[in-house]
Amino acid sequence: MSGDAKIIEVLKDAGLRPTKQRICVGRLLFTGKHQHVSADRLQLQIRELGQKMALATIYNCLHQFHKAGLLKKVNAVNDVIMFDTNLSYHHHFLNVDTGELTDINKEAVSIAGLPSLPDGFEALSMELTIRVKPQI
Amino acid sequence: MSGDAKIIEVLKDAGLRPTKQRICVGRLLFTGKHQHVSADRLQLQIRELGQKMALATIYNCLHQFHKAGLLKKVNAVNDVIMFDTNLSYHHHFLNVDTGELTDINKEAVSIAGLPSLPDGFEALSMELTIRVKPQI
DNA sequence: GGATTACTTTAAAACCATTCTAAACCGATT
DNA sequence: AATCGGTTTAGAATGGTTTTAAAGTAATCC
Repeated sequence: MSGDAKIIEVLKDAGLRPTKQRICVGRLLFTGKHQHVSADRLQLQIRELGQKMALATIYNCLHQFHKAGLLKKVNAVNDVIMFDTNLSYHHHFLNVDTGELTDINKEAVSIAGLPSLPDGFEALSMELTIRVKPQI
Repeated sequence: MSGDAKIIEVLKDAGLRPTKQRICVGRLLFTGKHQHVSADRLQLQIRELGQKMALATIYNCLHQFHKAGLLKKVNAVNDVIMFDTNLSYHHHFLNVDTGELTDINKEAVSIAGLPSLPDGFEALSMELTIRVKPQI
């Protein structure tokens, strides 16, 4: 109940009513430390806090946050929709065993010589995924 | 029924029995022209040929071909598993409206300065996806 | 403040791509 | 022809996500 004022502000600015549920999710997401979340995982975190929330609500929330530009949608991984609190342009390692994503430091990779787009198309975003797995 | 000999050869070499179904799918896939297919789309193509095949069979086929190294699995798009007949390292445009993938000429992009992997991990593959949409 | 209105949450059902199951079906080999 | 292993298949099951319709909550207006 402490730093909620900031989250309420963010929600209002995004044109979203600061409901109990959206504040709860916001509190979990906007901690300052970037993370990659699925609806499922988020529900677990909420349960661990002793609260409960319908999965549908969590999906609603995530989609609304995304639409409001508070979250980025990442390529689905293992049939699961993932959202990223890191809004800036960056790339990912994908652990194929667990589906876990890890940010790649933007400076660590440089992509040069962008190809010309198909006629009549515009680019929305671009993402490099490096699939990795634990060494045996 | 003409160039089936070649496909039968490919299947045998991959350790797969050249069944009617696998030959049929092979004929559609290994035309020389690279393509991106989903099970669903493949079933449509088969129907257009006046034949029919259980979806489960098509999935089996695609997974077996993948395991045998005849197909590449591409990042799922719109919750649909996509396979790519282009086995070489390359990147994709993704039409977010339709889910359609288009190969990016390998020479058109250069990725430099690969980031160091997390400790204890090895890289399997890497793919750049450029999300595009038709201009209004 | 109380009533009204619009938006939200929810449980449960529906959805849909994919996988599983278990029975029927080859196809090669004796 | 009989057999044996892999294969196909329809239909059921699965699992993540979305929809539905009813109950709940927040904002607005008087």
